[in-house]
Order: sequence, then C-alpha cells, then structure tokens
Amino acid sequence: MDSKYNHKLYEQKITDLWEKNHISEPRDETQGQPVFSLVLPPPNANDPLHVGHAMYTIEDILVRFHRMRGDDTLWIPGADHAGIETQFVFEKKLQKQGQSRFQFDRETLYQKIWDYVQENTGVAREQLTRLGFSVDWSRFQYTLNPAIVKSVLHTFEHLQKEGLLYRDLQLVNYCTKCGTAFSDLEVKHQAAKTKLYYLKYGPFVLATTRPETKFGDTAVAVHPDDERYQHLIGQTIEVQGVNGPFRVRVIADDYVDREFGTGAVKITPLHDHNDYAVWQRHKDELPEPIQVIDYQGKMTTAAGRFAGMSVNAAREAVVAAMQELGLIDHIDDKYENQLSCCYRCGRTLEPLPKVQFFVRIKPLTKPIIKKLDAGEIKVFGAGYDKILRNWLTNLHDWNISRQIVWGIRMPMWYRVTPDSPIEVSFLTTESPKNAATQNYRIKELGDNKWLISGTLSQILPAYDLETIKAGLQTVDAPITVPYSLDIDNNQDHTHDIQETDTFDTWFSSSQWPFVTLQNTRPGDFERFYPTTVMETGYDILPFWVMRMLMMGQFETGKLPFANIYLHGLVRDSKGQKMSKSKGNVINPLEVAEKYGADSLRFALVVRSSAGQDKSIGEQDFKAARNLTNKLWNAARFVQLLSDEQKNTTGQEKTNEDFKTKINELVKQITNCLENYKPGLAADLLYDSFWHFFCDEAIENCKKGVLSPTLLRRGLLVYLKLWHPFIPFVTEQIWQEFGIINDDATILALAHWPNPSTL
RNA sequence: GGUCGCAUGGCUCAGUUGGUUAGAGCGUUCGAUUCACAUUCGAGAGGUCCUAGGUUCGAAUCCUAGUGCGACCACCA
Repeated sequence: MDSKYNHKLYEQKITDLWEKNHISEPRDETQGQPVFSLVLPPPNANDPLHVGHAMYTIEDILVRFHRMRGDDTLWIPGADHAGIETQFVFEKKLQKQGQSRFQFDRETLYQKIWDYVQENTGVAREQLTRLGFSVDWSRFQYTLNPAIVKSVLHTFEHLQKEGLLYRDLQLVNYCTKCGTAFSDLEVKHQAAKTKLYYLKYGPFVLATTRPETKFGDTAVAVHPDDERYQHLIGQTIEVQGVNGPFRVRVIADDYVDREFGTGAVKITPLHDHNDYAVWQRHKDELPEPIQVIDYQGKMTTAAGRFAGMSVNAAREAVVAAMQELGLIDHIDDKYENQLSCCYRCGRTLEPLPKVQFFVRIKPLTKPIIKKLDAGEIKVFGAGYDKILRNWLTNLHDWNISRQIVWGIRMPMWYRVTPDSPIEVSFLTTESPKNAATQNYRIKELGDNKWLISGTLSQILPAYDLETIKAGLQTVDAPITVPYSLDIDNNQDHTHDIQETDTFDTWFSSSQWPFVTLQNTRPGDFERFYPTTVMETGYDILPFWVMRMLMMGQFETGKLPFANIYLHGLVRDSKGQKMSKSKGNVINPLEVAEKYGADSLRFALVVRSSAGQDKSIGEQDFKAARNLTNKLWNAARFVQLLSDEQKNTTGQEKTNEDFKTKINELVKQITNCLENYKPGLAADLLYDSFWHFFCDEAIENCKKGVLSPTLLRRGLLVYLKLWHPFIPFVTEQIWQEFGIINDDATILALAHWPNPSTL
C-alpha cells in the first residue's frame, strides 16, 4: 500500500469489481427478508449532472446499509423526458441554427428532440456510476419507454372512469413565449412595481393595472353595499373609449373591495381570473366575453386599431390615446403588485381561455390527508409534514394539458366532419388553393412550404385529412366537440384527428414508483411495492412527492412510500445559492476527479440535516479527502505491523474498553441509519474514527497496551460502518486485505456488524 | 395576508429526542518532522447556545411572547 491514497488508481477498478459481481441487483437469497426499495428521482434525460444530483449519496448510503444488513434491497434508476425543460433547451439550440419549432410538423420535431436526447443518453449513467451510486442498471426505466407510457395511460383511463378527469374551457396560466399553458404550481409570483391607472369610465373613475384589456370589458363591478354607487347598480352606462363609446352594465359583487382604488372594478372576464369568476356569477345579465389578447401575446381585432400590437406596447399606446382624450384621471406609479410569471422563462403569464384537461384534485388529496393525520406517512425534513399538509388542503384542480410536442401525446380523438369547427395548423408542400374563397390562413415559409391554419371546415375543401395529419402542428377543438379516448390506439381513426397536446411531465412522474416496478421484471411489483422511502429535494415536494402520493394511492390502493426524506439545497461556502451568473456552481464530477468520489459524498452528507440547506466548499472537500487518506493509512498501519508487535496481547482493561467503545459505536451508527440520520452518523463516525481509533487506539497498540489482533478486527468494523458513506476507499482497503475468512470477499456484500461483533 | 423554517465560538454547521466541564470542519496561536498518515501529531485561544419570561431537580433542547433573517403559498383590480 502506498503512503497516500490516490483515488484515481482505484475508483474505476472498484466500479468494475462491483459491476462484475452485480452488487446492485437484488439477490434471490434475500427474498422474503424485510424490503428496502426506492426509486432514484430520475434525472432529466438530456441533462448532465449538477451538484443536486450528488445528493443521491443519501440514497446510496441507505441502500448500501440495508444491502449489507441482508434486506431485500432494490434501487431503480430512470430518466425523465422532462417535457417543457427539454423542449425549451432544444428550441434554444434550434434558434442558434437560425431555426424555430414552427418550421417543423409535430412528428418531425418530436423525432428531432428524441434524437437529441438519445445523443446524451448514457451520460447520466456514466456519471452516476462514477459517484458510486449502486442503482440496479438492469432495471433502468425511461418515462417514454412504450411500456411505461402504456402504464401511464392506463392510469389516465382509470381517472376518466372514476370521473376524476374533465375537459373544460377555463382561464389557464398561459405563457405566450413558451407557447403553452401551465398548472398553478408552475406559476412564479414576483413582486413588482407597476403603474396603477385611474381611468375615467363613464360615471366612474376606476383603477386598473391593465388598461389595454379594456376592449374586453363586459361590466363594471362595485360592492353591493357601497353607498357611493347604489344608484348605478343594474344600470347600463355609456363609456367613452379610445375606439369610440361603448356600453357596459354595472353589477354588484362581494368580491369588490371598497377600500381599494375607487371601489369600482372593470370586469374583463377572459383576461383575469377574478373577473372570470365574477362574470360566471353574473352570466345571465352580461354579454359574452371578448378575447382581446391572443396566444402569441398580441392584441386581437377586438382591440381595433391596436390589433397586432404586443401587450406591453398596446398598454402604452392605449394610455397615450386615453391621455389625449382626457380619459386618464391620474396615474399611481408606486403601486406594488404581484405579477404571475412563467417559472421557466420569467415572462408575465397571461390568463387566457383555453380548453384543457383537468384532474379533479380533492378526491385524490383526501385519502392522503387522512393518512398523514393518522401518522401513516413519515416526513423527514424540518417541518415539511406541515407544509405537505398545507399543500394538500389548498390544492386546486390540475391542468395536465401542455401545448408542446415533447411528451406523451394525449390519447384523445375528435371526429372530423365537413363542418368541423376544430382549429388546426399544419405544414404542407402542396400549394394553397381556393384560399380566397375558403378563408383559411396561409403563411409562406419558403422552400416550397406553407403553414396552413384555420378550422377544418375551412380547410377540408382544399386539403384532405391525410395531408393535414401528415404535416400537423396543432389541433384546437372547441369545448363543444366531443372526444373519445383510445389508450391502446387500436381503433380505426381514419375519420378522427388526435389531440396534439401532451401530458404535463409530472403526470407521468407522479406514477413513477409503480409504473417502474410494473415494468422492470415480472414479480418486481409484488416483491418491492410499496417502496420504502422517497428521498428528494424539498423544492419538488408539491410538484412530485405530493402527486406521487396521490396517484400511487389512487392507482394501486396503497401509498407508494411511507417515508419521505427531503434533503436541502446545496449552497456555496458562504451559504449563497449556486447560480451560473454568480459563478459559484460546483461541478460534482470535477470534485470527484480532483478529490475522489468518496470525498464529494462525505462532504455533502456529513452534518447534513433533513430539510436544511447545506453549505459546501473547497475546504470541505479537502477535509473529506484527508479523511480517506487517514483511513487508508490506518489500514496501512495494521498491514505493516511487525510479527513481534502482532504477538503482543495488550492489557485487558484497554482491550475491554476498546471493545465496549466499538460496540457502542455500531449501535449508534445502526440506529442513525435506521432512523434516516446519515448526516449525524457520518459525524459520529468521523469523530470516533479519527479521535478514538487513530489518536488513541493505534497509539495504544504502538505502546503495546492494546492487542493488535483486536485493533485489526476493530478496523474491519470501521470499514463496514464507513462503507455506505465512502464506498471506494473502504472497498479498496478490503481488497488489499484479501479474503476475510468468515465474511464476503466484497465489502459491498459483507455483513453489517452488530453490537456484539467484538 | 397565510404556512413553514432558521438564529450555537471568526466562517459553515452538528447536537443522537431534557441529563455531568456544549461539539466538529475550516480558520487562528504555540510547538513537533526518520518511527501508518505533514492530506500529520501535540497543546492552546475563542461561545450571554438571538432576547425576555415560563415548565422542570435539571433547558441549546419543551412552552409563551418578542426581535432579526430566509423559504414557500396567495384571485385585492
């Protein structure tokens, strides 16, 4: 053994040893033993690893511990297609090549992204292996594997049968830049200073932050008890507008806050969630609402001369026009507002009307809340049980439709008739005909390509359905058009057209624990479901963990896991969030290269605490590296004991004391790991190993008061205790020592010590 | 506005469920180099455990209030 531990010489060799011996696969002889199973939170299929992924260390520690204990252990790796994230990255790439997604039909674009993701496949596997994570690669699953997709769709059909799925026209959170709607969870609320405009509005002055939406006003609302406006309630008033006078009705609704602004609100149902709710309550006395902003974020023809302008430009133009007409009372430019922004691109989200599929949430959350209250779900992580409860109680129905191609396409079909109102857009090389008479829209893309859009009734006389389907980009079916579900795609759809929306990525992710086990190997589901624990970052508690609980319980009748361990975010040594712009990002693979995978693992875990963020920096990796070297040298000392030294017996008191201390340590570490406290376990082990074993015991052995045989046996116990945390160096030492008589030849498969080992 | 968390030596954090003189890593001061390891060893300095009450034989730990940070949620235009 060299006097220094050089990880570069051993890590690859050890990885090969483990692979050759299939340490990560469940063994037949453990069947029937207590189960310890979990799924690896699947990384995005196109992403290289970042430091957050290195937190899988916690899972590996638990897995290695339970495996050594002889539990029936399985850790399933996977990859997530990560719909919007991946498509967004790919579109950026297209942009760099001077292309855009609108130049491709749906199928071609999907194939391009598929190929792009394929290029990066294998990277994650290689990197995870590099860090020593003992997942069972033979059971790897990808969210877009046909079998997985089938399982996911099966759940979807089940939801439909139970009446938990509905299609509705609602105001959704729509990002005009990303070109898709999102669920409530993807909305980021950001404080911002906006202008609050006080508009002269017939007999009213009213306050609004969005004067550009006034073309969609269908009412003015006041509080029913507001004395100032009693005489106007129920009246239709005439209002001077920039496009000429118009008439709106004055309604009374409790929603209005008398104290805010002037106590009068303009109601623009299709561009504000509250206004939409008010409109629905007063539907009978109000006209049909008007859409003034389209899905590209441009003003519609309803805005008259402002049509085609972007929202922000229109706002300024409208205000300027109103000022000219003397219609602006005054402007408050210090107003603090909460803007709804796209979590992905940061743009302000537009509430826009859209027909989407929703999952009814209450029936799904109810049983989970009950189990949470009954203590059947254990959450490790500072206070996150309460946060989970809060989420479950306040959750709204889940919009699962996304207007992107990268994902699982919704298995909904619409019947095509000659007078169909379904809006479609498609690419074609067939030159447009009868455009003038048929009234569909044409955009020339060059290269003999055209983008055609309009309703099927407009387009069908010019193009047959096959052509439309071949170049299809989008399908928008009005709420009045019925749909049929065909999850196996085995019906005759000659006269149908399929929905182009895809599922929210989290819809498939939410089923991960059971769809994986249903498709790994026959018998796996029965053997390993429910899983033992879900370990992930607290930041995806609502997106993922909560939904897994709901969907798992719904589909399998059992919670997908009863234990939830939430780790904190990894921050830099000053406690700051890591970001590319700050330049303080840690690349786990660089650290592993420089200090060894063990060092990275140990530094991340030691003294970490569930739910609490962890600060980490160069000095921590160095300290961890020093530990691996210390362990190496302690082993070296034991190896190099002379024959004369080996024959000493030590003093009984020192020997007994040594045994007691080690046995006590085994008890402590076991207890910590059983109770999901890897951070504390690592700390205790470090302290005991360095300051007791090295500083005291080895010195005692040099003095001849501690038996060398005992010291050696003690070291073997430490190697086992250390192994889940720093598997490479411990395994290498184990190999240097050669076969241990009554134990395994591979440390990863050796037996966990018990408190009476010594 | 609602929910949750955090506050412990210069810095970053543990504190094994209330139990003797409160710990670690990094930093720092002094000393040590053939003897497993200088990626080391020995010795030391450094803490009103945020504040004020309370419960208890005993509180960093439990309760109440306050202060200061931070996170998440939220339909006041």
